[in-house]
Amino acid sequence: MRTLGTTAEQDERDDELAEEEIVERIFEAIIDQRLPPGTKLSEAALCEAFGVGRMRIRQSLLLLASREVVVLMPNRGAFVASPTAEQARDVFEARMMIEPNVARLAAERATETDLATLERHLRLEHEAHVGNRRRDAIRLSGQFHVLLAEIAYNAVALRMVKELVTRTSLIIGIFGSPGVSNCRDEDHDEIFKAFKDRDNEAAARLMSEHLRHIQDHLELNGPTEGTSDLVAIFRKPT
Amino acid sequence: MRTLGTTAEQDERDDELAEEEIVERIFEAIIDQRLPPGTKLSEAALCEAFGVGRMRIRQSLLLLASREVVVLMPNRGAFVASPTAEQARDVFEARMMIEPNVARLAAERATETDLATLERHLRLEHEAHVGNRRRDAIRLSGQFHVLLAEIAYNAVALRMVKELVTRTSLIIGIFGSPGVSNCRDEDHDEIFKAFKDRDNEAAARLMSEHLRHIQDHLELNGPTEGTSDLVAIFRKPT
DNA sequence: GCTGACAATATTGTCAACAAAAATGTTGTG
DNA sequence: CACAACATTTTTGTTGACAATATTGTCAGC
Repeated sequence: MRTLGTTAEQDERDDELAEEEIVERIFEAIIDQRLPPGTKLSEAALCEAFGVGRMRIRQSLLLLASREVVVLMPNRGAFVASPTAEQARDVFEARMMIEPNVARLAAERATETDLATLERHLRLEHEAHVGNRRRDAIRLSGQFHVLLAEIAYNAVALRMVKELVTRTSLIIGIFGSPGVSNCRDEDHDEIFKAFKDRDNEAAARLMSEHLRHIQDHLELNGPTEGTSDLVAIFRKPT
Repeated sequence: MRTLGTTAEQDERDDELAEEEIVERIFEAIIDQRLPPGTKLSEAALCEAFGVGRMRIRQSLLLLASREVVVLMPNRGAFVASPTAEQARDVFEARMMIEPNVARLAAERATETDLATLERHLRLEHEAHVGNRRRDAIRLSGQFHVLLAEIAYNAVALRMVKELVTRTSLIIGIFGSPGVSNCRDEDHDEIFKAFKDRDNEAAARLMSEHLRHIQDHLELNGPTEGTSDLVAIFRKPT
């Protein structure tokens, strides 16, 4: 993973970054929680960051907004989305619909190469975990789910999972208990075990439980304000 | 439903159409099969059709492309997508993942008002069917699935179903046997019956079977070309 | 000193002109 | 007549300037 600043110059010599790449970068920055919910994404700043024209940025922001990862406020600009509790519920409900099926398919279709990729990924996750590199741990934890969608070899599902994982990162940023790691990697290990055993149903069931675990560690009934919650921050604790 | 030509003038007096509306209109035109796969969507024509500036159209096309309903070819323009057999498979696989769950949720959550809406919709579908209004029948048949997603009260699922239903219309346009109605409305009736009985599992199972029926009426192993298939059209029948 | 109106600044939204590329039409040659 | 090279036209892509709007800063009046 490269940082935002340096990549711009590296890639702009060749050809300018396409919208898709910019979108992907912002997705990853959000997954890493380098871009917390509510962050203003001003066009000028992004132009400089990626070294592209304003139009490119504008289109990228539109794409991000269409995936509800960014909110566009007319004449106000673009902001990283701050999902409400209701949106969080919708996202998890959708994940529970899709991802167990994705896991089942992936278990069915995984090649030996895929299994090796998964094993390598889990090792990385584990290392990040014991090394207390929280940011890496979070990113890898999300990428595991994306990886499964890739192994399911279904482009539609892959796109959906990418979106939902990214939005989940925002949700955890808002409703997650701070400090507590959100995705237990033991769960991932168990799912992988089901893959090795070619136990498709177990993979689906474990994924379902895994998602429930994640959701259970959230506080979706908290007081969090939907607005910029500056009022909430500077409000006396009763 | 209003036609493309007349609506432009009606709405432009007030304020110009937003991108979302344009996208929605094109979605519907595709569901109706008024815009068959491969149709060129030239910017100038759309500008006139909707009475908006080029930028608005450009953004709308980008949004449509991000949903894979439209394909953007650099320096060539935008075309209504012509899904390949593989994409068709992915779409149906995704629908099978999502829509049974949507049906289950909808059956759980449907209010009395929702049930009434559904009943009214099924009546319309039936009328279009016996009246041999094929276009209406197709549109209503797709809208039934969208309606269910609305009744499930999950915004994420709703957006996904809308996209998948639209893409299915393109798929049927390419791989469907011509003349044969694609969506049997008896299936829809049965699903509704499960709703009235509050039998969530039946609703899910029936939806699953319904989707399989639709897929079974397609010829996904046919010779259809991925390109503009002009060669296929003017090729001597062996 | 505080509040509300007004001015200054910055940011976003839109448009029109221009550049680049592709499609089409024409002409000349074998 | 067929084909290839060139010119024309059309369409898309991009840039820059300008208008509209929000935000910030300032100042007069109470």
